Order: sequence, then C-alpha cells, then structure tokens
Amino acid sequence: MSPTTVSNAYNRPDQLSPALREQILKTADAVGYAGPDPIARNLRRGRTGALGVVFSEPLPYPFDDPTAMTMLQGLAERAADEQFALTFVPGSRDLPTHGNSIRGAAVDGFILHSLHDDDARLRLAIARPLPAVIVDSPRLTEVDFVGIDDRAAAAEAIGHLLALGHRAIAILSFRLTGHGHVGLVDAADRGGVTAAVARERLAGSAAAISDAGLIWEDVLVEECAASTVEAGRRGAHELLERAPEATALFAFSDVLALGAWRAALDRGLEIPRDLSIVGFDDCAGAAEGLTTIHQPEHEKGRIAAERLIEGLSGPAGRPEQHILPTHLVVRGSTAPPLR
Amino acid sequence: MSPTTVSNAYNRPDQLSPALREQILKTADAVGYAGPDPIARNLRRGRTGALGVVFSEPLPYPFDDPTAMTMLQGLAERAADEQFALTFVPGSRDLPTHGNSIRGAAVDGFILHSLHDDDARLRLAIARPLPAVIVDSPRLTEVDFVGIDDRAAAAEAIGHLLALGHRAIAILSFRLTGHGHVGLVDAADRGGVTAAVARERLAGSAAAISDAGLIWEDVLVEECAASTVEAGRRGAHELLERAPEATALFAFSDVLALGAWRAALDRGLEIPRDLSIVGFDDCAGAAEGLTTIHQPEHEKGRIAAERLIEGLSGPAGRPEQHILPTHLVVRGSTAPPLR
DNA sequence: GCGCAACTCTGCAACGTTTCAGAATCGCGC
DNA sequence: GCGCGATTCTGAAACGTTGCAGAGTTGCGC
Repeated sequence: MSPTTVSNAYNRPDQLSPALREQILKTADAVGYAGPDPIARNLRRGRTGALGVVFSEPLPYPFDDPTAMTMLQGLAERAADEQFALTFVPGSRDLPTHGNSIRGAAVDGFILHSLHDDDARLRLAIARPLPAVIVDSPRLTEVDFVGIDDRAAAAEAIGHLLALGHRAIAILSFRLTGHGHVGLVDAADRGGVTAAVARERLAGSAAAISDAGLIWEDVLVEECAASTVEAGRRGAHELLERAPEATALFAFSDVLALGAWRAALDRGLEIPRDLSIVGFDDCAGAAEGLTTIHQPEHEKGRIAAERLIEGLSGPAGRPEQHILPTHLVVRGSTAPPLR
Repeated sequence: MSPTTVSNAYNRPDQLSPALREQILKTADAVGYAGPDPIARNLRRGRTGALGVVFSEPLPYPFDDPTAMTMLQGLAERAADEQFALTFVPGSRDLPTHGNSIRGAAVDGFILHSLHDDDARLRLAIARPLPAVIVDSPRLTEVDFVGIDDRAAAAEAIGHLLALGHRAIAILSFRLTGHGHVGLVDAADRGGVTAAVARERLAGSAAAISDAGLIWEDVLVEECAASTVEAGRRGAHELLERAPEATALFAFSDVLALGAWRAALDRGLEIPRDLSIVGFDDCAGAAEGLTTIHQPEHEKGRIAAERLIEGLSGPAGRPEQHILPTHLVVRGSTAPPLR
C-alpha cells in the first residue's frame, strides 16, 4: 500500500480497484487518518483554494457594515461556485504587524477592499506573485480594479440637492486618512486625503458646488470615526452645531446618513422639511425612505471574484478597470429647503 | 547565501549580520522574491495561522444575518489579537461536495456554527486531528460548545406572552431540517427537527404552552425558508392567513420578527394592539421597539475563538460547555390581547 | 498460445520552507 | 599567541503530499 495508492484512494477513485480503495478507507478510519493533509497538498499543488480578503479596517468593523457585507455576498457566491474558501487576512492600515499577515497569507490571490493610498499592505500584496483585484480604491492601473465613478456619483448627489434649491449644504464623510482625526476638516486639509473613495467624492462635491457658483471652502466637511450609525449621529450633531443654517446634508454612506437622520430627530428637526439628507450605497436600511446614490455592491463582489479566478487560471492578462454604473434614488429624505 | 540564511533574514533578524540581511532583502526585491512561501512554511511548521469557520447555510446568507455577523465580530476580535486569519469554508449542509471542503480546509481548527444534526460536515470536521468549537448547535459532549439554553429562553418568551394574557400564540421559525420544506409544520413533523436550536426552542415553547394548560398541537408553527426579513414576512402572512385569531407571535429570530411586523402592517394590523410579537437575538434592528430575547452573540464568538486558540496551544483539555445567559427585553411590540 | 492493451499498483522526485546541529570566523582576555 | 566563547553562517533532514513514468498482472482477440 504505497503512499501514492492511498492518495489515489482519496483523489482518483478510478485509479485503483474499488476493493482496495474500500480497504484503505476503512484502515484510514481505524488508525485515525482523516485524509491527505491539506497543507502538504497545497504545497505540492501550489494552490490553497482560498481567496484572500483584505479590508482597510480591522475585521470587526466590516462585519458591521451592510455595504461591505453585500459586496462579500457577491464575492462569496462566485467563490463558492468554484469551491474557493474565503480567507480574511488580519490587520489594518495602522497596525505595525500587518506586513507579515500579507506576506504570510496562504491564499491564491487577493481582494483588496478600499485601502488607503498609503496602506503598506497594498504594496506587499501586489509584490506577492499572486493575482489581485482592488475593489473601490485605490485605482491603480497595474492591478485589476472594480469600482464606481465616485466623483460623478457625488456630483450627482450634490446636484440633486442644488436642483432642489439648497444652498447651505454640509458633508458627512467616513475616514479620510489613516490618522486618527475626527471632526471638522479644514479646507486646507482636504488635499491630504488618503482614502481615494472619499477623495473622489469630495472632488465631485467640490466641482458641483463650484459649478453652481458657491464657495467650496465654505462647505463644512465632517470626518466621522467610522461608517456606523452612531458615528454618523455624533458627526451630524457636531456639523449641525457648527452650521445650524445648513438645509441639506450629503453623507458618504447610508449608514452615516441614517445616523444623521437620528441626530436630526434628536434635535427636533423634521426630515425632509427642516433638513434634506442624501446617502450613498442604497443599502437595505435605506429602502425605508432615504434618498441615496445606488451602487451595485453585490455586482462588485461578483466581478472581483470573477476577475481573480480568471487571473488564477489563465496567464495574467492586461489589468482591467471595471467601472460600474450608479444612479440617484430619490426617496423621502430630500425636499426643497424651507428658507 | 544558504536558504537557511535567507529564511533567517525574514524570520530571525538577530541570527545574521544587519549588513547581510540588508543585502538579502535588497536582492530578494530585485529578483522578485516576496519572502518565504507561506504554503511551504505552513507545511514545515504544521500550522496555517487560520481558523476555519463553517456555517450551516451557503456563505452568502450568513453575511446577510446580523446575528451571525455579531458573533463573527467577537470571533474576529479575539482571532485578530493572536494574528489569526479567518477562513470561511465553502459548502452547505445539502451540498454533496461539502466533504472535500472540510477535509481539505487548510486551517488550524474549526468553528462550527449552528449545524444540523445530520450535517455530514460535522463528523468530517471532528474527524480531523484539529480542535473544534461548536457554536449554538449541536450540543455534543465530545467537543467544546458555546451557546445558550434555547429551551429555557423560548419558554421565557412564551411565558411573557402567556403572562400578558395571550392564549392564541403562533410560532415563526427558521429552517427545522435540511430538506427544503417551507410552510406550516404538522405537529407530527415536530419530532424530526435536525436543527437543534429550533428543536430546543420548540421544546421550550411546548413546555410553556402545556404548563399553561393549552394544547401544544394547536399552536401553529411556520417554517420559513431562511432567517431573512422577506422570508419572515411571507411566513407571517401564511400564518396569519391560517390563524387570524392569533393574538401573539413568537419568532425565532429578530429578523423574522421584523418580517412579521411588516406582514402585520401589510394586513392593517397595529403592533402591539392587534398582534404582539416577540423576537429572538436582540440584534441592532430590534432596538427600535421589538420585545425580544437577548442573547450574547458577540460574547459567543469571543469565547469560541478563545477556546479554539486554547485548544491549539495546550494539549486538548476536557471539552467545555459554555452556556451563556439570556434575558427577555420587553420593548413596545408586546401588550395584553384586545380580546 | 501469443501479443497487446487495459488495468492496478508502486517508487521516485520535488514542492520551499524551517529546525537543528555544527562549522567557520572573529574578538577578547590573559 | 593561545584558548574560548560569541557571532555568523551553512548543510542535512523532514514536513506529507501528488505527478509521472513505469512495473507487474490480467484479459481478450485471433
């Protein structure tokens, strides 16, 4: 009973007689051998059967983010089709040990989700001799990319508010940089944004504001600690404290928008009468009545997995940029301003 | 420049002169060597640095389940502390290929979440010479277990409704078996439930109902296709169609309860005036006003990771059963019946 | 009864790392 | 200048698998 035959018993039943196979399996069971060691198999085959997923934030946070989860659903569906496991690589942009996690990840390729420009893991992942797909940001030309036109989408959101007649607009953003800043963002600091998604949306907002003859530097931008309802609520409170004259608010995610909605309730404001709110993402929670920018998160995940799997099978083709369409969904949270 | 020295350059900087190390790293960069191959390292070390996570349902579904995600947050936090990756093993209870996924998963241990008694993956995972922790079900004595007293918790929920004066109570459950049944569950079929969580909650409900002098067999039980708002809504519609006299409804998850709430709205019922609803889990969405059973999902995940990691370091101790406390949270969705 | 193909099974090599023991070199005290 | 420990580097072995080439056996047609 050579090792090869045992291997065949598990992997190529047609290569040995059913009788021997049966006996091998029985013996294996008796001696407590649970089949070929996956780690050794991986080494021999040069494949792990796992797609690595890397998030900007430490793991607990993405699991709380409905938008990220929708992306993951698309990713998981496509991965499952091909029997791939999903491996979430630990670490975050500001953890000093993150490098080892990326270098040491036993995966066949990377999905890099919304990393900051200066995230060291980006470079390390790309340095690995593995295919990688960047989702949302940053938009590098040397790697496959799946995302949206954040600039245009933001311009559309602001445009909607402008068209309704709003002139005093404020912005609620998630993290702009990897450094711990939270709170109002000076116009001067709007240049050093390392989160490309936020940078693009700010740029789109700025363009729309300027085109309308308004002063971008006068628009208050609040950086929230994370994309959570609670952080959005706190951020909106600070914003409304500083800019009570604001009649409209553009939040960079629905979750932040929902937090802002709650803050408005806290302050006795009626939506949309006293304050219009536009969100971003069109997640499940937005269906209740939040005007928002819809983006195809599920599709993003699906395409990212698709591209990664392609990159695994064939020789590396030219990197592709998948820019998916977005659109404004007008629901009940926006209306013309009272004043 | 021997392989050993290169290895040391990456893993034990103190084992070689800084100069040589620098040169090795530089050369590595030049020839496109991105550090020791993780797969080979895993084989040599006999460790992968990844915890395997196995769900009952195919992957897309758990990502949509806030309760599962809360558990995962706890899991991820503890895992990240020790630099472990999380590997989601593909497959589901009814997929014929699931066996290979479990046998072939390159992980250091398994978190088995809420599997059905007859899920083949259970046996296969336990057969692997790796530690495993079962979360929620099934409650096997030979493996670490983390969960709650589902029977007592369900009895408490039903008890709350009974105490309010309800006598016509219906139950909304997620999947009871792995087979595709959806709809009302005959009293005769309540014996073959393979989802231990549901089985225990049914038993607890039955006990509470019987203790109150009511007939358990008269209580309608609806099996929904999944624990989603939409499935809950559909299930509740069927339930209320068949039992318009019901004044109270106990849903086995908050998500189902929220779906039922929506169904009630669809039918012009006012909550809690016309219908009382009790949920289960106390997820974020319940905070708005759903009476529910709180269970410590985050804690579950944390403890599961903790136990798994312990099992990895030391010799296998005696399996432990962690039964965490639950409690009823009374909010606005329950009230005494009108009639 | 011979030749050839089909069927079973086996041995070798290699995947790339890390551990361990040990070799070579260096520096220092005496 | 010698001995000895510290420092720096190396070689061999092993982790457990699988692909490949090939050996042995069986069966079938003619």
